[in-house]
Amino acid sequence: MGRKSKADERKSEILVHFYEVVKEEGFENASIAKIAKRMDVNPSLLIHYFKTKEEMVVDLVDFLLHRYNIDEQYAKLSQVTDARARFEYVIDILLGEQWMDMSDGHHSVFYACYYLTTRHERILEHFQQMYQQFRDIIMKEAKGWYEAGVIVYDDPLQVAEYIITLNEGMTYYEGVLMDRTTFAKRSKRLREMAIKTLTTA
Amino acid sequence: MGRKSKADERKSEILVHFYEVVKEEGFENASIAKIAKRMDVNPSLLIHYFKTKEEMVVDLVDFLLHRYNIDEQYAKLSQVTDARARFEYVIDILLGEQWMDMSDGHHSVFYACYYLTTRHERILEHFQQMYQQFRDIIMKEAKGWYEAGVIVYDDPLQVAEYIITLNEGMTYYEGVLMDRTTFAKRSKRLREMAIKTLTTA
Amino acid sequence: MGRKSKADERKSEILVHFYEVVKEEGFENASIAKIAKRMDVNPSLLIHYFKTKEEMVVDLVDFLLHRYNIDEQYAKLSQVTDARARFEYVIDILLGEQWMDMSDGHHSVFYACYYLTTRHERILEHFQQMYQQFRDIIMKEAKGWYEAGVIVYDDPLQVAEYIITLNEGMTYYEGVLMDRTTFAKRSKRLREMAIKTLTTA
Amino acid sequence: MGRKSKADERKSEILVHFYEVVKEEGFENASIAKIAKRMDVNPSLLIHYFKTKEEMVVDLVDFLLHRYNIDEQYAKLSQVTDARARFEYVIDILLGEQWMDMSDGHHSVFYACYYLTTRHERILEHFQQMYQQFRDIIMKEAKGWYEAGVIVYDDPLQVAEYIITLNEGMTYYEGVLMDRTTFAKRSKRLREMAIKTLTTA
DNA sequence: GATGAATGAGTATTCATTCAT
DNA sequence: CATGAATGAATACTCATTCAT
Repeated sequence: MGRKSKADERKSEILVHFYEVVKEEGFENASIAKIAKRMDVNPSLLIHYFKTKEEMVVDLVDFLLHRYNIDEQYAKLSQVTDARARFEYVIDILLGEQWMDMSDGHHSVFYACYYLTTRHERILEHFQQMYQQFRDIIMKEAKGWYEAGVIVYDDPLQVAEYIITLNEGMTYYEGVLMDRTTFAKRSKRLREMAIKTLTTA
Repeated sequence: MGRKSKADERKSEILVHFYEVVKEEGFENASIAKIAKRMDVNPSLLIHYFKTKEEMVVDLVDFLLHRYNIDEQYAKLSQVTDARARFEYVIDILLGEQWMDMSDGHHSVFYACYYLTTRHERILEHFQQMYQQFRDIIMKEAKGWYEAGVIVYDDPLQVAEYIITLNEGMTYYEGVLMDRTTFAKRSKRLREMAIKTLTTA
Repeated sequence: MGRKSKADERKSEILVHFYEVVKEEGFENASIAKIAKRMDVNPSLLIHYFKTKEEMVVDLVDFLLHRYNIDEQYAKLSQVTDARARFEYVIDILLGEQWMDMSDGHHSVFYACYYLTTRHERILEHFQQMYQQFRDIIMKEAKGWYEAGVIVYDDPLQVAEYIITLNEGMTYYEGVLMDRTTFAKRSKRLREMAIKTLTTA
Repeated sequence: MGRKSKADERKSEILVHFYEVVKEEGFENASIAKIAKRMDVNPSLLIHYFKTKEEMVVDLVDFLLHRYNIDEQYAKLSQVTDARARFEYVIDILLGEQWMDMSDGHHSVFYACYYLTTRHERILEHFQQMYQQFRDIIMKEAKGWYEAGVIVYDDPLQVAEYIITLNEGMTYYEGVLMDRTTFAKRSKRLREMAIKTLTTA
């Protein structure tokens, strides 16, 4: 009775290619035809799975935000028991050099999607949910740090938002500077300032 | 300086309308035809002034970045003589509530252009120049603040980059949160933390 | 006559939905996909029963023409014995107010199919057969009317064609006029003129 | 200051080709691409003149209805002074053999447009206006015929509608019959019956 | 009998751009 | 300076249809 559904697989495959086209040619140049060509399938097949391009875009955002694999990083974190060590680990991840590596190619696609939030309610909501998760994780940590006497702020939200702000500001700023030679230095200074701010009264 | 030619006036006029279309319909939907329609002129006229759309886009970025009228704010700053007051004034401008008001509509157009930097060398350079100016102004200030004993960092670059990072991080983060009711509180906390960071040893 | 096979039932079901889509969206907008969607089945299923759309269209015409249930009206007629009464009954049916009610929704679908005859031989033949039946019935009547001295024309064909012409002309003309408020009057006048023409020497 | 506008010429030219494509391939198969190909121009040129296909269709109907050059026939009529002769002339035109010649190719295109009235308000109105003109002309005549004692009906509207009904019924019926060999006979009988109806008490 | 995958041609329309006037 | 004619490539999407399951 009907064919075996390979819809989910195909959809993922399409999104991966969509993602790549956006990365290489920019969001405004990513057309259904181009994605299909890259996949070597007929354009109408993409419409077969996502009825409209709009739906494809929404799913791309979803796909993209889930790629920020916080869970994976979080798994490593759970092996660290000392509060101070956890604190430094989180700062290292979010304000360290490897952050830009991780988000490297991502960067441009991410901003393309971020830009969509200004006109697209559903996409904005996806972003908001993602940041809420992000914030919740840091808040949980911040509570532990405070209780262990590592940081001086008793409001986890304040701490989380400060860290997120620094993280986003850094990501954005490095995006325009594009100077990898001096990035290490800037990154280090930023971490030192963040640690000082959070740990001294 | 000389007089603005008729052509330059027309060009400005076109860019203003381009800007508005981008604001309302998004960068990827801003076509020459739509801009022309809004101006109630023939599309060919836009091509007459900017030979290609690409050139129009580059000029839009220029136009946009100059709109961040730092000079104007800077004029007010020059009337403040006390170093501490100047310090707080700068923090207020860049991390205060009115920043989001000022960049309100701008926000989306700005990110649209920011996104272009990832694939467009000339536009990237424009952004870099603009940030360099921005940085230079703050650095000049930071030098004064340090010499007056207001802040503890002797490296003006470090101070400037910290402030810019916070400013960008805040702008970006508020862009997704979209919660004007609690923004005042967040903004205040951020300024307090910034001041603490820069002024305590 | 035997039993309708399962396939025939399905086919009828499809044609009913086809008919409805044509009625609501017009012939040129009635696609297999839309019909399938309305039936909540897969488009391929329709192709499974009618190998091509062309065949579906031909069968739709068939289906449509059989819906003009002359037989039903004819059954009632057979209960009337008086020639003059039969004559008036036929005139009432074909030139009366209830004709437009009967063909109400039908009207548009009917003309859609009529239009097909200009390019489609098989469909033209279907129409011709249908009119032949129509004509034959009226001719048989006309013979009776003449023999009973009700009408003055001895050529049944002439009478049948006159009545059919009036019927079609009325249907068409009312289709553009679309004025139901004055239709009763027009309809009555037309019947009076028809009766006068056929009965007076 | 700009190019000489040849919009009207071009529009007419496009409509002529549209008309031809509809005639040859049917309304539902008449696409912008096909019309453009036949004209040997780029499809987007048609959009340049008619912003949408819908507008093209509306204008086609206009174009079509104006082609029923009643005025031309009316000019000839004005040279006839005798009321009885005028009466017979009108009957000959509207119910005579040459009517089908005149409307020959037209026939299919006309029904295509007629069918559009069922879903398209503006097109329906065009048809209604056209029939109103048609009716008005016949009514004016009918008044003269009655005053000259040629016909027995004193209501010009009744006369006009009777004639139009016969004319439409004939056109339609001949469209399905498609038998030119016997048409002359049918046509003659119809005219005789019409004359009898209108002239005898 | 029925589904869903896949295709390829076709749809109207928009795009940036060129050129003649 | 400004318009409108004209192009050709591109857009998202719909179409009927085939085929494997």
